Amino acid sequence: MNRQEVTGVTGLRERKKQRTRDALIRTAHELFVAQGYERTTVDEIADAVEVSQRTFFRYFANKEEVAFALQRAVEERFFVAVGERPEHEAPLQVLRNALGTAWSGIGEVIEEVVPLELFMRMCRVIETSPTLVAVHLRRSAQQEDRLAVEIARRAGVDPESDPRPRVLAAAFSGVLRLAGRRWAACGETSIESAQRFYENHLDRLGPALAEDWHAAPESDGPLPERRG
Amino acid sequence: MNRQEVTGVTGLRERKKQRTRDALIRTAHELFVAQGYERTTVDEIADAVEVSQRTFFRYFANKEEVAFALQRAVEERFFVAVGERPEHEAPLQVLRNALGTAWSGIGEVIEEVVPLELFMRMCRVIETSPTLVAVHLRRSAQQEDRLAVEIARRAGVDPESDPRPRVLAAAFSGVLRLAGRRWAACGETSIESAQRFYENHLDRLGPALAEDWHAAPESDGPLPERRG
DNA sequence: GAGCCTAATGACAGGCTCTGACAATTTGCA
DNA sequence: TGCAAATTGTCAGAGCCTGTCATTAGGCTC
Repeated sequence: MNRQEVTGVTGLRERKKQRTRDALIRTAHELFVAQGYERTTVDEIADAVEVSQRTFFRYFANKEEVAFALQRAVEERFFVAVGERPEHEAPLQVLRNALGTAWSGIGEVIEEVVPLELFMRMCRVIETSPTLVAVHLRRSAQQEDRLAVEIARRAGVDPESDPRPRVLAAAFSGVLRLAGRRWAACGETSIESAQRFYENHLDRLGPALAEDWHAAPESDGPLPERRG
Repeated sequence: MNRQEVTGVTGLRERKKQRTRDALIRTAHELFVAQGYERTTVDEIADAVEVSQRTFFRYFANKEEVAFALQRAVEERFFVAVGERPEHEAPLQVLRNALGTAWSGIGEVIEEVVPLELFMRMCRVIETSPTLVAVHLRRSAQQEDRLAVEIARRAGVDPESDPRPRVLAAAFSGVLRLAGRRWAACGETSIESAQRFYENHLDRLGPALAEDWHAAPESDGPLPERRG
């Protein structure tokens, strides 16, 4: 570890690389949102940033990766937030509350690379492209795995012998993706609307598993109209 | 609709097509299992069946599709089984019981195209290839959607305004995929072992969502060792 | 500041997936 | 048998991705 890594002041080489990477992400997002993921070629992105196609593939392993570059930031914030929840909280509540923390203030992080509006539109592009949906689901599954381990650690149980952490993570992850899909289907683009979708859907997980559905669905009406 | 469609006795042309299709599926499965999905090219499959690469792509839209051709049969049986469950059964129980019905007797259907052993090995290949995992997850999501509609129909609720059908389908689907992944991770290749994994995991869904995890995990011990 | 080392890039070739177009072949049917 | 339609093969080409090698540019020493 040298001086540059400690102070965060990197050389020209590192700064240049970061600028190239950000430019690729930004340009890719603009093109994907404007003309769709499938109809945008890697050559187009590379040409717009004035680098060779080969250079693009040195920054991103494949075309999909650049589309998910910013999702990683959100995921990391979520895991940090999970770690900061009080120990006594019920497992499902930890996840629900950490999600709220993760989304609040994510704006500044994203804005360093692309306008927030563009990021939110890209989220919707992901939900509409078959290829990206598949990759998104695989990434979610990986996060689910990681989450199960963290849940088990917090609860002090062994994730290999006790199935509850993995089952909870699976249910949580499943409901989250459902909420994301339904948010994409509605017209809104604000962070707040996305947050509302997530929380509302999570709050319905318990009731949905109840034995008898012939009781009233919920005291405060159907979900899409509910506001936070 | 002509005579052939009614009687099921099709002409030589139709039978020939079916044979080509089955041969492609069978050969693809053998190659995927033997050398892996990524390391098998479409040319190899086509050459082995003695058709042109172009013909392969007339039978399957892409390389992934041939890997999932037989999964469809299982899925269809499941939906049929759901429709045959008694009306009064609790939603989650309908799904759990339909799953058992779908898997019992699936062997004969599969054996018409490939040896059952090969099919089960292919299931494991799917879980180990990043590309196929992504596609598998997308397909599961589509089935989840379809399932939610069916659940809502049975329960007599509207899937657009009442979130419970979709939430239950999401949780069910999530736990199912978890079980499939863990089955692939263990060494077994029998249908019975897969069935056992599915049922055991589903039975843990309720307890996993309980508020307090400090009570005993389950009366009959950790899951992987449990037998049906 | 000159010169060297290493990291980053560009240029090129090539493999693999997938599609469109057209010609050749095969089947079904009159 | 002979025609119409379905099926297939061949060919060309776009797009994604990788390996290789020469070139360029940044960092560091003296």
